[in-house]
Amino acid sequence: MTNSLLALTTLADPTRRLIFQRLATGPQPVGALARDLPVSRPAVSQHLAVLKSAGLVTDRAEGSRRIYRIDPHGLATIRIWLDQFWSVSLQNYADEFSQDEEAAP
Amino acid sequence: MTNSLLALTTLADPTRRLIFQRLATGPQPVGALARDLPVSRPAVSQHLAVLKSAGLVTDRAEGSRRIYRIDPHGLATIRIWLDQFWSVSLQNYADEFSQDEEAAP
DNA sequence: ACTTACGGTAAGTTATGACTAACAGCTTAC
DNA sequence: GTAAGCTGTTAGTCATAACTTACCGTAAGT
Repeated sequence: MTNSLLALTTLADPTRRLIFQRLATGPQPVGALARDLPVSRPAVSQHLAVLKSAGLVTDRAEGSRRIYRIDPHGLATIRIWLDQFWSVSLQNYADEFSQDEEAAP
Repeated sequence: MTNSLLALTTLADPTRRLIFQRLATGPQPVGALARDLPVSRPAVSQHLAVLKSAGLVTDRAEGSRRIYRIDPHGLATIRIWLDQFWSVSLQNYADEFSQDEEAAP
């Protein structure tokens, strides 16, 4: 049900995280991204395609350039999935400490 | 520099997500986890070691068994990293609908 | 028209890691 | 004591995907 989680697996790659963080400073074309990254331009293009299919970025043609920007949808799916464990994990964490103090509330 | 993000890359593996989700129902020993998973017990043990090093689970010896439970620390690091983009992404999303407005001064 | 800049696609190589099988250590039961 | 159960570790295999080089199409400039 919750599986695949394309957005999460997509951001697992360090290069894609670099691209994503770079886009957080504002929408940019592919070439500008590739210039400041340690990989070739085709690599960036491939990563952007993956990010797009995961709902993490959107693209828009502007003349001969293609502008990419962050899409909140992908981030939302990750957040929702994480929140599923948040309350449970905090409860388990509380239980771990209350073991010594069961008798004295 | 938030890079590496062990917790995020760790949860990118579908088998590890299965183990993690299983632990969300409560602390369990390794054997119980392996019984309901499509992989061997050593595989589960290896995955648990990775989850532990990422701060996503903690373990505690109980007789001859080892009980694993969810650790909120790993989840927290992911949440903090995501929040870094949350406001930015929503802003970009809003800009996409307000369309133009690059007004000349 | 040609030329240059920008970007996506194909093919091929390589490295990472997920998995199984076999072994070793430790704990409880007999 | 020995045996049986539970777990971690090692060695080795195999599949996935990240990357580069080369190529092709398109848009703007000369």
